[in-house]
Amino acid sequence: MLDKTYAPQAIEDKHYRQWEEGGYFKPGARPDAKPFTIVIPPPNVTGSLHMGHALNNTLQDVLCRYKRMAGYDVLWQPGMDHAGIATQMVVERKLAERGEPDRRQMGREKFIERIWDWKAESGGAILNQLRRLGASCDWSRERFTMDDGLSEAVRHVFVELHRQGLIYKDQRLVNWDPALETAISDLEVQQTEQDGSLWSIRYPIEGAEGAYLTVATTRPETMLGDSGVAVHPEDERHRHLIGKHCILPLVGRRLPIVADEYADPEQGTGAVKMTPAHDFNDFEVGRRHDLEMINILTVDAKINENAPEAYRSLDRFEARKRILADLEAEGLLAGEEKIRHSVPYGDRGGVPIEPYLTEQWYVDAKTLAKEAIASVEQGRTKFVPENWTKTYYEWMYNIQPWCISRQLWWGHRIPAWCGPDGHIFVEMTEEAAQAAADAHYGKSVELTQDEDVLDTWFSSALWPFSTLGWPEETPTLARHYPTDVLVTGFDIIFFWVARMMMMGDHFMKEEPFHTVYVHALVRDEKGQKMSKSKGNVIDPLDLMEKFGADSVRFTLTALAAAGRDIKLSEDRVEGYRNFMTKLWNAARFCEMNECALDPSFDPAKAEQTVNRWILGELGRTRDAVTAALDAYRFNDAAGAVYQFLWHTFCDWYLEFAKPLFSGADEAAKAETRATAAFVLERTLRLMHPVAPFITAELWEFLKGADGAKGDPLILAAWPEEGAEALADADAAREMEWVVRLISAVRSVRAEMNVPAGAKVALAAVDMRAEAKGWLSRHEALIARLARIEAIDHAAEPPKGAAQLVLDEATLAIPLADVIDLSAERARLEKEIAKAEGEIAKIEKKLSNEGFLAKAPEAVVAENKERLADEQAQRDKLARALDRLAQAG
RNA sequence: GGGCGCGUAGCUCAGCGGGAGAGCACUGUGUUGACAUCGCAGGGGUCGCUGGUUCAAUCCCAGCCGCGCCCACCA
Repeated sequence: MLDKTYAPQAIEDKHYRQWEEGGYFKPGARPDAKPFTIVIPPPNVTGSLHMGHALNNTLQDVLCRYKRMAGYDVLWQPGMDHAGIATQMVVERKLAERGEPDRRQMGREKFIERIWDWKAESGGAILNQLRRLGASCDWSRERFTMDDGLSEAVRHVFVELHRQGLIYKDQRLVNWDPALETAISDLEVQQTEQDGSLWSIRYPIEGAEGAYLTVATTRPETMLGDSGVAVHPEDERHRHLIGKHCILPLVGRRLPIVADEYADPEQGTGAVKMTPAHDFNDFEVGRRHDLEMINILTVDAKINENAPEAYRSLDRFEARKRILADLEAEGLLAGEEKIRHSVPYGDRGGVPIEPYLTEQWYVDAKTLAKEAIASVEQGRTKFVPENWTKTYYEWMYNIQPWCISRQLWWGHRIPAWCGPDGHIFVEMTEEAAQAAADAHYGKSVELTQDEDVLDTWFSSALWPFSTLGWPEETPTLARHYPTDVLVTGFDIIFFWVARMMMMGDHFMKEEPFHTVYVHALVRDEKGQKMSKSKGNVIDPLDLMEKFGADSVRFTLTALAAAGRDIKLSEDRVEGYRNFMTKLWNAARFCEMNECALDPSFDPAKAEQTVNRWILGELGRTRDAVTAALDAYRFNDAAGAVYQFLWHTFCDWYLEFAKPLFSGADEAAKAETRATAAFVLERTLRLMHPVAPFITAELWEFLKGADGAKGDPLILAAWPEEGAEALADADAAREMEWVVRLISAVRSVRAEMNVPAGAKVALAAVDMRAEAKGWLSRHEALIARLARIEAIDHAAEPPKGAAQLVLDEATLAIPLADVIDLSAERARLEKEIAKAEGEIAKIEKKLSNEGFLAKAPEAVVAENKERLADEQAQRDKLARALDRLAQAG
């Protein structure tokens, strides 16, 4: 016997263990089946499950479980990302907390060892959290971006791209994080709006006493690195100055005044100070005019020795104050305007980013992007929803060289070695590099390996094939590459998806996946991004604790409408938890009524109208869920099952089944029991991808607790029968009529406020049907309703009974003593007016020749039917009003 | 500045060329055997505004008004 209440905690662990121990998550059981493959977006090794993960992995699991049931050989490849900066920061923080030596004191080797220790101890907690969620990954294949195989893949790719000239070293401006003391890529820079000032500074013109060019800047300290001033070539105000010089205040350097279209005559004075070593635009202008690149900052953003002594070793912001004061003192500060402007920060927070001139490794992304663009243009990879395609193109067309070196310790060390004269050898191993160097120099020399590591995303870019065994030609790689669907959030389309496309195309000659399903962000109930600092984070682990994993999964699936952010609140989850309870109780009800699966049951031969009807509805639902999942319309899939189970199966079918269960017709009873069990069983299958735990539990119960229970639900086949197979048009029509009738009766009774003592319609309709063909005879039903009304009221005979006409039947219901007649009259009048409005609308339509000529026949017929219905409705209401008048 | 998207019931949102929907909230009502984590009934919407296309527009197109996100720029 099922427990009275559904307790998720009691069953979830058990089933997950069974699945994992049963090896059901592993591919290979069906070698002749088509493979279906998803690679997980690898969570950071430092990570803990947040709502984004919960959504992302729920959707992947829904797909995997669905495909598994649909007969595919499914591999969901799991693993984790080493997350360079994030992890290094975590461990550094840990060391600081414990008062241990910091990484510099400790040294590189020791520090990296500590990170590995940390990973072994507390890394990867998120994988167990994914298990808690129900993720059906093949854990035996778990990979880590820094394990041996993947590291080999990384080196391989680096060496290969370097040989092809697609990876190179270059000296140019990078985004420099002065706190972490590393370069970061454009994507890792976040612009943050801040209050600031725009200062105007006078640069004296050489040889023209008292004449100035006024320039403006938000970063006055950069003037120490100025090596020119630009004006627009057409700008009449400054044309005479082109080729002359300014004198840089406080420094005294002569600055050439150059003509460049970059200087916008409309802005400010039209003259722009040029700091080629500390500004991206100035860098370009500087290159064009061969201006000096003067780096004035140290790696931690202090003023260096290229600046006048007075400012050296000052922090950049300290220097700013000093410079402003000095300019003021010299009368060269022309003004200060308070403005709001954006300031670049690293995406890990900290201090403002500084454009900084260094030598770094770059990937020629522009070249690699060509194939990746073609893949999408030619439809070999498509985005769902489609509009992300544009975003992808936008980025790809304007792609910049990808800076891949990082001045960190945690990551893949760059496989490049430097000879004594600076010659660089890029090889898979140190031995190979040594050999190459020896050959190059004709003697054995000492090499030093490049100190830098690679951007974390470099290894992630290889994930779809490196995890499958590449560069080795493993059977798994052959079978599961390309993968099928990538499920991800839009925030990493550039970071990750685009780069996987580039690497996949380049190294595998085939796109890594045919579909990219892009889901939205999970926000809090007010639509705010969840963040720790705002304190609005909803923890999926808490939710699962409280409501069960299935409820959380169902909620996320039901809310995952394509393209729109999900606003999550606990109420939502609670609502879907109630749905789980509903399912549980439906199963209990079936159990109590001895509904068991009957192997000989043939749905096509069902005779009872209700049974034929529910089987048709089941088929429709099956088709709807299937179509929705195939189209990645997760919310529709969840919605279809929800609607069917709750509002069709429970609210209507089981109510109709009650009289049959308690009736005397044994054949009907047996058929109904078998039907109920059959429908429940199929519903469990349809729901399993979204709510695997509760369905697995009920499945076991339905199949018989012990012994011959057969395959677990996870291996069950996706229901094949569609609407055509089970649909029964007659049954559907009859049921529709009955449902409407009953609703109408209920409505009338509610409106009339019939007192509790008069127990009537619904129970009567539900319970006391004749065994056979009862629903097909509306007339009989109505008559019976009327009779029952009479009987029920007989205990307390109606006084001054008025009659309300319902359809063609007459129900004897006492009115005057139980309702407010004028209110009832008003209601009826309102309804009549509404009906007449509808009638007028439809009549107008039907008298429109264009409509009759051009609208599809079915639409015309439908409208005629509706017209008749509305007219009948109006007449009925009118008669009711009439009777009411008599009663009054 | 470029791109994407959103304005539908009190709230959160589905739907998207031919009868305005769901959940929650609200009102009324109902528990002696599936379920109060529930049932039944009900109120509530000129589907942002203005034009256009169409026999027909919440849905397609254009413009406008609000709002959001991404990218770029910001001397």
